[in-house]
Amino acid sequence: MTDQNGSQSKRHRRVTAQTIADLAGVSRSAVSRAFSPGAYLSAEKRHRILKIAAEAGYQPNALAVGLKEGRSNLVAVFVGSMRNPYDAAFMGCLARSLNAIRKWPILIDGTDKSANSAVEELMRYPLDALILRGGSMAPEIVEHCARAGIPMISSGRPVSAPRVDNVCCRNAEGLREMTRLLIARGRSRFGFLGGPPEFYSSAQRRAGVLGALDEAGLRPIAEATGDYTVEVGAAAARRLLRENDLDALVCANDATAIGALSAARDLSLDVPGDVAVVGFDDIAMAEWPIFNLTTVRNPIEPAVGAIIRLLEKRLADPGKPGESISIDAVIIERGTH
Amino acid sequence: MTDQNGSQSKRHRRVTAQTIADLAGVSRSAVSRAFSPGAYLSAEKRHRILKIAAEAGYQPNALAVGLKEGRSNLVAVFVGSMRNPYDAAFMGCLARSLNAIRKWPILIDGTDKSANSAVEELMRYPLDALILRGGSMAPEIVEHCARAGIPMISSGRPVSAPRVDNVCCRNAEGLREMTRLLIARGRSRFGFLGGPPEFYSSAQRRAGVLGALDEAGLRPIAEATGDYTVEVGAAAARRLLRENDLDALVCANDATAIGALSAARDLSLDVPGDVAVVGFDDIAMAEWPIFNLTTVRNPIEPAVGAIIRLLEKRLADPGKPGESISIDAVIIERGTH
DNA sequence: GAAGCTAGTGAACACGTGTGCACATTCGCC
DNA sequence: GGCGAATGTGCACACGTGTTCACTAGCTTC
Repeated sequence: MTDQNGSQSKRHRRVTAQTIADLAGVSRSAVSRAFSPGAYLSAEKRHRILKIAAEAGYQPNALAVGLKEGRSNLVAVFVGSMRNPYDAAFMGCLARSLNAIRKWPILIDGTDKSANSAVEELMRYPLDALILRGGSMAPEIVEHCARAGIPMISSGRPVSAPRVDNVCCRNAEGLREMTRLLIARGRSRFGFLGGPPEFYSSAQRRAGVLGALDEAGLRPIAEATGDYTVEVGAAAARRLLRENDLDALVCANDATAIGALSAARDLSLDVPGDVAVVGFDDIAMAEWPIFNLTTVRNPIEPAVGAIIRLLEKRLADPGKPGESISIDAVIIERGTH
Repeated sequence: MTDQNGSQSKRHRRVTAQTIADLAGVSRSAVSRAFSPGAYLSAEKRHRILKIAAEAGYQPNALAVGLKEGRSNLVAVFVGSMRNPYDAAFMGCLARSLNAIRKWPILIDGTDKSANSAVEELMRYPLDALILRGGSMAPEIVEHCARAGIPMISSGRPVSAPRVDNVCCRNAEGLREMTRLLIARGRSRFGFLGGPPEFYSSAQRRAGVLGALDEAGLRPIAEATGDYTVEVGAAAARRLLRENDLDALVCANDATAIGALSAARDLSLDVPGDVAVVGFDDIAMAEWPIFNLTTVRNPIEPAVGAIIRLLEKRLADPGKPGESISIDAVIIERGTH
């Protein structure tokens, strides 16, 4: 009979609570109550209503509920760049976790400048929250969100505004620990290959390296900045390695480090014999035998877990002050140090 | 004065069309009309209303509009796995394109079985469409969508149901062409390393290889299946290359091919001297100098463009029959053949 | 000046839901 | 039998919007 309906050009009438009420011979209120756990309704009637609803494929309209409750269960996620393997993996984990608690992540790819105007447009929904991952966001947008009362959770780069929650990896501590390890293994001629200087993560990681070197009475022989991609990392590393006699090259992320590995190969430098190369993040590629990269893990699951916890706390108490959670980095020793 | 309001524990009253109407001394209808381009409204009044609205940060509530119009501007996107670099890149491009036309992609990560129940739950929103990328979806969900009148667009694996649109790469033709090229270059002892056998793309690509070999009176010496990941690809390739004397190994995707490259390296086989290795997709990594992989490009932007076009056509005419668009694959000659 | 037409405007309805409130019914107890 | 309490149910409102419909004021035309 569905096939017979297949040719319907009439407007497909959506099945609503009233439909179910008519079918079950009860009032529309009763149908609504059948779907809200705490409500007064005789067990027999509730059971009958739910059965009929299931047969008819009825579910309460989320837009109507959202309009009524002032809460949409939608969460905007502003992600730096999907081309970055770390961000992509992070996004996947975050999406799964949000799906599990029935919050729906709306993906805004933030590479383009148009992303900011997209967020502005999205504000028309009563979003449950706005989650920032990495990428920068115009300050006026942040303020606009705050004024509209949309909770914000930032991950990877702290946002200091009244009721904004933050989740951040201990970048400096991680790379400081790693640098200490390299020094203990006898390395002394250090280079640092950073990311975009305006990135918080890159600045923090650099600070960690310099801190550890300072403790040991050392200073970096050379520095350069990349853009967190493999290609630019390789080019920058080639220059650093050719023009300086380094025995350790600390990179601000794994993609850059992987670029550095191929630069070393091009220059016939043995890793780790001639020079140690380490990264940050521990993306899936770092474990591949071809790279076997020693790195500092920027753990995704604890960070996502913290975001989910903060989100639930914030929804329970919208007025509470902002909170900051730090995630410990983990040294992963493989074959390049 | 905003700061003074900062300590408000009162319910943050959302600014609504009525607020603007009161401020401007007009009726609420006038405010609504000011925001709908075609409506009758004196230019002077419209201008004043829009100015006041901008100052107050008012935008029409998307939930209310959606409820009224029966269209939410939300699009569910069901993606195979974010860990797969091709899927991640595809998703990024798709998100950007959807953002640009003011459609909001809700990301459902489909690795888990719970994804199907998530889709069911999402059905409570009057979704503009459901976009499938790769990953399989339970047939009952497909039927449920059809019954609820939610348009579906599938990419990467055709879904044959009444009003479902499809976008698919010419997998077979792409790999057939590539195999012909290898044969023309003198290769004759072929191996094929596939993906999961139940994947449409893997089966199609295999068919292309076998077709080209058949034309030349050849047959593959050995075959194996992987799961489209580097790790499993490497293990399978190692076995294939050790147990057979191949001079060409055709892989069903780039990740597998990259695994094969490292297997060849382990076995001290020269690529392309001893054996040619080719992949499919042309992910960003394929271009890296370390891999420099000859492959068949599965072009993302044309595919995403086709999805967007199909979506707009479908929204304009919900009853039209399903359409299928094929995307040409492109041979990318690099250093491994 | 009357009539007809046009541009502009506000009241009212519909969209689909959750829930406060008033009411109906039943039960236990004196 | 009477009465308070407890339980179940339906009406009506609110959420915020777009749009139809009736209506008014202003202008043109005879």
